Formats: sequence, C-alpha cells, structure tokens
Amino acid sequence: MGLDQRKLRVLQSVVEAYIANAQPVGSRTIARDFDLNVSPATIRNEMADLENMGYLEQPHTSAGRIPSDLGYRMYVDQIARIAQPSRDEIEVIQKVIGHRVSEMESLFYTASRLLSEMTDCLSLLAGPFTGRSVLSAVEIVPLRRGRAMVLVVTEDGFVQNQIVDSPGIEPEQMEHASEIFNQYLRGHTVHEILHGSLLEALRHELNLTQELMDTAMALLLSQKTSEQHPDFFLEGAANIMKHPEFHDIHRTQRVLSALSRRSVIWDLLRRFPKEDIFALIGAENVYEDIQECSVVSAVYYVGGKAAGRIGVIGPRRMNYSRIMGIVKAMTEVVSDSLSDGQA
Amino acid sequence: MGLDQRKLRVLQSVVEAYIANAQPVGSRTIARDFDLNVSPATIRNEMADLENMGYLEQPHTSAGRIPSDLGYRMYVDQIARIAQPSRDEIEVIQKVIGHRVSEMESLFYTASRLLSEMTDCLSLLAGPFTGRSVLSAVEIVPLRRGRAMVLVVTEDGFVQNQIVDSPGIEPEQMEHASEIFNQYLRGHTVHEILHGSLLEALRHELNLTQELMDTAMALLLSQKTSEQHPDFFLEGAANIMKHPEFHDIHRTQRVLSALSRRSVIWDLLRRFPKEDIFALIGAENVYEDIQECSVVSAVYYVGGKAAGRIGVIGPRRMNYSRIMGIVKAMTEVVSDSLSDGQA
DNA sequence: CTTAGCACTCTGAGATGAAGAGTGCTAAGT
DNA sequence: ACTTAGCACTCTTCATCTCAGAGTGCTAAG
Repeated sequence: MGLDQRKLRVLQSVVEAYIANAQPVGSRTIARDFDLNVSPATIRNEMADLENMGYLEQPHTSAGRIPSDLGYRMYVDQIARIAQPSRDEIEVIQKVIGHRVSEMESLFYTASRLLSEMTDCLSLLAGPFTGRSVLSAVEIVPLRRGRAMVLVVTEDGFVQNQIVDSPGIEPEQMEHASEIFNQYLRGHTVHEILHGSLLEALRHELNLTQELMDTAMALLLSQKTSEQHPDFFLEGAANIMKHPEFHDIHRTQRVLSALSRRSVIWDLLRRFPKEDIFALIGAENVYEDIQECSVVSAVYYVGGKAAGRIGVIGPRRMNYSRIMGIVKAMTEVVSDSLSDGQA
Repeated sequence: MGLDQRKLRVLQSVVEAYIANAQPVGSRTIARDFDLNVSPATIRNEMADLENMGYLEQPHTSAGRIPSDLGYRMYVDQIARIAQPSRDEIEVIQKVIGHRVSEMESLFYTASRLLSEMTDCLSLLAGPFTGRSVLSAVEIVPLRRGRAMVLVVTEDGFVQNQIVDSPGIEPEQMEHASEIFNQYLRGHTVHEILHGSLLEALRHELNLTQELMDTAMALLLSQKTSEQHPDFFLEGAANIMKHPEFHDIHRTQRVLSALSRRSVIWDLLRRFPKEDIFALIGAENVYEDIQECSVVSAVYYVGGKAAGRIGVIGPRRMNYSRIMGIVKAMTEVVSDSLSDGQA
C-alpha cells in the first residue's frame, strides 16, 4: 500500500519538525505549525498508521513521534528536493576553495574543514584514486645512507613518494633509471601500467641494471596500495558535538573511535554506492558503531573523470535537503578547481 | 618557605591518588593507602598548609583536596621521575614504528595514533622543520594546461610540492630550469638558500629565461611558509573522552574546537619551550580554551638535528611520570627511524 | 607536635509529587 | 465514511525534600 498525499504531508511535517527541534513531534504541533487544515485527532490517526507502516517511531507511550530510518528514506527519496545553497553559501565556498589550487593537500584539507563548518557534521573527503591518472614524471632522487626516494607525479598534479633502500647504487645509475622509467611510463595511466605489458617491457630493460628492480617494484607497489587505499581527510569532531544526539559522550566516543581506524574508513568507502550523490541513513550503513549516523556523499571530478568522494557524517536527524545541496556544491567547486584554471 | 619532607610526601600522595582515582582525596585515604605513619588529623593539618601555599585546592568545603597547577608543577619538577616504559610498551612502539620508514606521512600518522592509543590523550606530532635540511633535488614537472609542479626533496627524505601556473613555458625550458635549480641549490640547506646570496645568483642566471622567475619565487615562498608552519598530526579525539574530565561535552567541544584551528596549533607550537622534554600544566598554557589540559612534548631528531616535536594533550590529571616516559621513548624510536636504517 | 573527638558543611542518591505533553479510544458531528 | 471534540490514561521531567556519607576545622588532651 502506498502513501496517500496527506500521509506524505504528515510524514514530511514530522521529519521537518524533528529536524528543526530535535524533539519528538506530537499531533498538536503539526496541526498548529503546518497547514494541513485538519485537527490534531486526524493527524493522530495518520501518525498511528504511519507508525504501523514503519515510517515513524515512538520513543515512549506519551511522547510524540520521530522518523524511523524508513521514514527518512521516504522523505529523502520521495518528498524532499536537494536544496540549492544560498548565494552567500556558494560565495563562501568559492572564495575559500577557489583560490587554493597551488597545494593539493591544502585544498583538500580546507574543503574538508569548510564542509564540516557549514554542516556541523564530520566531513569525510576521500583523496583521488590515481588509477586512471596519466603519469607525468617519475623521479628517483638519491638521499643519504644508501637510500633513494621514488617520486611519481601525475598530470593532475598528484604526487606519491616512497623511500626505498638501495645500497650500492650510484646517483648516476639512478638518473639513468629515472630516464628509463620516464621513457616507458610517461603518458600512460597508472592503471595501464599496472595491468598492461609495460611492466614486462620495463622489467626487461631493467635487467641491465639489475639492482634497480627492487626500486621499480617498490614504486609499483606504492601506486598499487595507494590506489586501493586513498588518503582521506576526516574533520570536524568538535562540530558534530553541537547536535544533541552527540551530547552523550559514550555514543560520540563510539562513533569517533570507529572512524579513527583507517581500515574502517577504507571499508566504508569501498561499500559506498556508486551514485553521483547519495544519502545513507542510519542502519542502512553496515557499520554497527555508526548506525546512529547518516552519511551524505557526492563524487568530485578531476579532468572530467570521477576522482573521489566528498561527504559528511552526521546525526540521522540532519537537514538532508540542505546538506545534500551543500555537499553537491562543494564537489562542483572542488572539481572546477582541480580540472581547470579558475578565475 | 620550602616544603619539608613530609609535606612533599603528602603532596605526592594527593597527586598520585588523584591521578589514579580522579576524585578529591581526603586525609583518611592518604593515611590508609600511603604509609606516612601519621594520623589523618596530622595529614589534615599538612593539607591545610599545602592549600594555603597554593599547592592544593578544595572543590568545596567538605570534599577532599585536588592538586592545583602549582601542585602538579611541584610534583613534576621535584617529586616524580620520568618513568621508563615497560619492556612490552617499548616493544610495541618499536614494532609499530620501526618498520615504516618507507613513507614519511605514514610513519608520522602511525606514531601519532599509537601515542594517543597508549596514553589516552590527544597526540600532537609536529612535522619536521625543513629549514636546516639539505636539499637533495629540485624538479619542475610539466602538468596539463600550462601548469607545472615544483618538487623539493631534502636529503632526509621530505618532499614539498607546489603547483604553479606557468603559461607559455615549454617542457624543455622547465627541464633547463630544473638543471639550474639543482646546480645552484643542491647541497645547501633551506636556511642558507633563503637567507644567503644564493637567491641573488639564481635570480641572475634566471634572467635568461625570465618567465621562470615566478616559478622560482613560488618555490622559495613555498619553502618559507612551510618552514614557519610545519604540517602536524593531531589524533585521538575519541581517546581523550575516556577521561572523566572530558565527559562534559561542552568542555570537550571547546578543547577540540580550539585545536581544530590550524592557527591555534601553530601558535601553540611556536610558544612551546625549547627544552628537550617538558610538561605544560593547565594555565601555564596561554591558550584559554585548553587551560584545563596539560601538554607533554619532546623533540625528535632527523640525522642528529632537532626536527620537530611529538607530544600529547590530555587532562591535567595525567600520569606525568608514565606519559613523559612514553613520549620520550616515542621520540627516540622515531628519531632512530628517521636518522638511520633500523634493524 | 600529634591525635582523638566532635560539630559542622556540603554533596549525591533516592523518594515523592505535581505539571505537562501526548496518546488512544469513544462518541458525536458533517 | 471521514473528521473531530472530549477524556481518561500513561509516561517523562522537574523541583523539592530528606538522609546518609565523606571530609573538614577546631579544640583539647596526650
């Protein structure tokens, strides 16, 4: 059985009142504040129905109703629209993010902090997957004590570095190796390099300077792991505490504790839906420790290709409409910043 | 007036009992649990004296005493010793940190997380000041759309990168510029480069390819700013909440909120004493929002030179003896890891 | 100088009770 | 057949009160 128009209106009212006030909402409130033009009694009946159908819940007998996960889901899917952020908000985002292309790290960090600040949620920004990026340069730089640093730069401007032990290799050999690496790999995507035959060809060539094989392997391994486990930024622990649902220190601790483990984040990212933007509500999320939270996340692009996700983690009772709008806007500005000269 | 032996013993008892139980400690407790061989009444007199002298405080009339900032200070300076961590703890640190030299970021992150985990405090790890590091390589790598990336690598294995706009400059010119940069700068410390005449000489040479001046400036600026504002890692928001003093969400929020601002951290780092290891207790710290906290921090070394600090931020009521020992051990292992091939 | 004894103070945990919010049900109205 | 007023009922929340317990400071005796 579907929901008729009025039930949808009632559900909407409950969700929005609850989002606004963080308190169970009763029939009187709805009759007063939302013009459904029916009496509290009628709304009570509707609410009883909605509860039976699983869209609402009652904390205890004599309290109002709060939305269930299903209720929020219905609200997000069928009722609310993604709100366009205000002019001011857009302007702030552009002002803060737009001028920062010079340092990647800094751009991501800033975006992450700003997003948290605007939404009062934790913000989670997954760094770019370098898999489909085109290699721009490979450098092997001699360091002290028989070590070398392997640097990989992609055309998008991302750098990976790794230190390797390379006892007994002369700087000249490294320079030579750098040339070979560049010759073979420049212009190809990381993905091609890892899964194509380039590796074989390179292996062949490098037999000339056998000792450098380790270095090559280290480089490739480095790329591989970073492809699977992107860097990320998680910001805003202080902001999330503004919400009453996080006034309980143990809950907050549980959530933050879970999210402080990299493996959890990676797993989370891996399980995310592939849509351009989505909201995961409460227990839809598989991770037990953060099932009191919702996650909103959208894709950002580098040079036209999907590169990573920007999102927030906050209370289930979040303003989905507004927050999805902000997250979307944020990905757009970041994408612009990373894809082309802005201003 | 100094403190006689017995007063010191009483103060020590109060501090240690309070550290252990997080509750104001009364005269009975001390008489029972610490063998001073005097009656509670005597201890009461001593405690009254200590309170008058400012070493103890009373939350309210009929509660026990808690140490004041001054009391902790006296305890740390005159009474407690820095405890050597247990074999197990040392082993854990070495196992977790020791094997990680291949990626700097990862090393620091891991050290920071481990430290927080072991101490149940926030851990603050300030990245290395590159000022006294010797430059190992400068690379200018062409990217897409008239941009280039300037990479600076130091002999210690630290990388700085910055993207610069460089419209109309050909890759060959960049390669040429790379050579010039390397020729002039390699082998010198960042400090020398910024404050010596190398810059002038370089400026001269670069007049040949005038357009690259911007790139040079961008590079130097980048170094300069990163010299003043090192990267840092702040981990363990969830861990700090284990302490009862952080069960008050608003206090916790205030602390985390202050520490989430980079400028605060930078200012904090700038104001730190220069000692090899120190404890800043409560209001000794100038930052109002974290005056309920203490900071313990020690220097780590890269290639024998002081490079940065590793420390923790936790409740004033922390086990200074143990935590200072752990922090010290951590800096030693990290220093080893960064200075030489370990194992 | 130390200590036993004692009156005093303050907190914290229950217990109690009244107010308020909200519901479900019934019966009457449209 | 749907809507609504009325009402009894439930449950939480808050303030008030009391009482036990912990700890102190003071006094006087050892």
